[in-house]
Amino acid sequence: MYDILCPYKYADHLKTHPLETYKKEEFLFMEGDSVRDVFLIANGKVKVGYYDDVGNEYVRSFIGKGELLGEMALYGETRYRDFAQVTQNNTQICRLRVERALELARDYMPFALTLNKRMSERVQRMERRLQILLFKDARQRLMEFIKDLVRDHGEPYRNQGKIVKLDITQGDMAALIGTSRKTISLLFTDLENEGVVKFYGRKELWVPDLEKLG
DNA sequence: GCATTAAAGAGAG
DNA sequence: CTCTCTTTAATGC
Repeated sequence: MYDILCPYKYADHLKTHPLETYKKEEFLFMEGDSVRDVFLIANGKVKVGYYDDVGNEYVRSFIGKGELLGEMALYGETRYRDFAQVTQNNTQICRLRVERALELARDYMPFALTLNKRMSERVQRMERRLQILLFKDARQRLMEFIKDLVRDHGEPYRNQGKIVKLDITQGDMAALIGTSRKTISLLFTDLENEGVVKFYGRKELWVPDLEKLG
């Protein structure tokens, strides 16, 4: 997305609207805010989620470099359904007003095509997730989840598998894959004993052999 | 549900 | 800025 926009219209856009830099914990928008902007993440990471009536937070997903946020706006949504919060310092974001984004989509084909591609990828991901939630047990769901995590955020480590920086808790994971925190905790000790994964503190997860995840 | 431990925050030097 | 003490939050059973 970033690349698509960069060479042409995006360069013009940047002249008048420089990239905004955000600090950790800053909110881009809250649930229920009226929709004005579409966000393009140039760098860093953003957490998307919602709160229940007691105020517990639930993570829906993380959006990273090159990804688009708030694109429902382009399809007529008037209020954000989730909150979006920056989770890394110096996260850089390009903010496009909805009208401007629509203009771009109309006048500049590569942007429109990329939008469509993103949307269809999203549908595919959701179908897959639904499939997993419906037909696999907790252990397999967790393994699938770890696979996704590694694919999206993993970095090579000691020439053996990948390491992932975790910015979610076991409770978050539980909510994402539809199980209890207790089960997640239990499963992780199993997986660790089996040598499938290893924790470094609470923030880093090493997966020495991707094959072991099935 | 509760005890343990890790991470975040506050305060001092 | 960095070290250490205190508080808060996550984990493991």
